[in-house]
Amino acid sequence: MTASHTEPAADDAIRAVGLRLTDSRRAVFDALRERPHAKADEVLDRVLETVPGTSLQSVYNALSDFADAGLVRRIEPAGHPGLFELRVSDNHHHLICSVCGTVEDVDCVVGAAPCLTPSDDHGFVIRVAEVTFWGTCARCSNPSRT
Amino acid sequence: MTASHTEPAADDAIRAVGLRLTDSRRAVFDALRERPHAKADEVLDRVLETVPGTSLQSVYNALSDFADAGLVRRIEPAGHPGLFELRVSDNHHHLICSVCGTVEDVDCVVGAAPCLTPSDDHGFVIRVAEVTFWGTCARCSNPSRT
DNA sequence: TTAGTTGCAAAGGCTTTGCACGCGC
DNA sequence: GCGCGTGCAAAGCCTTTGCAACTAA
Repeated sequence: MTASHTEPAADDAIRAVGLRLTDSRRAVFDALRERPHAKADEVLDRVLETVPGTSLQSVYNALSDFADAGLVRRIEPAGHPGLFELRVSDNHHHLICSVCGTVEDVDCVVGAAPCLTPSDDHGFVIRVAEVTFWGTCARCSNPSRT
Repeated sequence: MTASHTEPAADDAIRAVGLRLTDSRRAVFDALRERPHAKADEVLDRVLETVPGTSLQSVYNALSDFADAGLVRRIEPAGHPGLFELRVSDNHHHLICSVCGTVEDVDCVVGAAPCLTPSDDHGFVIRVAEVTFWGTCARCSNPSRT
């Protein structure tokens, strides 16, 4: 249907990292832009609205390629399926509900993020620091009304 | 093997959280004390040396009970099987090798750990903050000799 | 043309669940 | 004795892999 109103951002971003542009990839990228913290199958649902016939494996494929290319970040909440979000420049962290798996973005109170440097790197070459706050979201911690 | 030289710490810790004391549970606890950051099947290997016949499911069971009771902490390196470590009082974080999954403990450079408080809690009741440094360990990043 | 991608299908790894027996308390 | 914990087995979930056909460049 006359290409929704897909912005060129997706096209450019995908090409910029040396990946071929395909309908599924563009749809996956857009799905993530519209709904961050989406699970693979949720991404598929969105993609199917635009590109019928897309398979879950292709979505995983695209997400994996994007992740390798640094376009998306993969979040893996223990006990919950993996989530994906577009890699944004700002250094933000996550608030995850242990009950329902909901994820919210938060900024670190420490602007310069000094806590992103370990006291001892044990010889590791550090790439990223990830801060995750585990808790219970408002809905899960206070289900006052049934 | 005259009962290795199991200290009573395990017994007390397990009873303290209201769990029944069984050979497997004690063995699981000891295994974790001797080798932190162990995978479930590694824990089983250790447990089997002391308590033959123990099943992997029982290990998962014990680990799960311990985790619920707050005795152990579960680490879930994306792409690698879950690891377990005894919950220690000091607030330490982890350095994980993206290649081999090796985990090292590190302290946060910021003593008072200000980064353990999000700027906006989105209504969440926060229980723990987890800081993970992703990188490549010395062996994986510098395999000089083939 | 030519290699990168997709879809279909199936396997794979890790973890959880169900149920009857046994043991801690 | 009562109830929790165990072992055995099987299912479950999410994700990855293999291969032929297709299509972007």
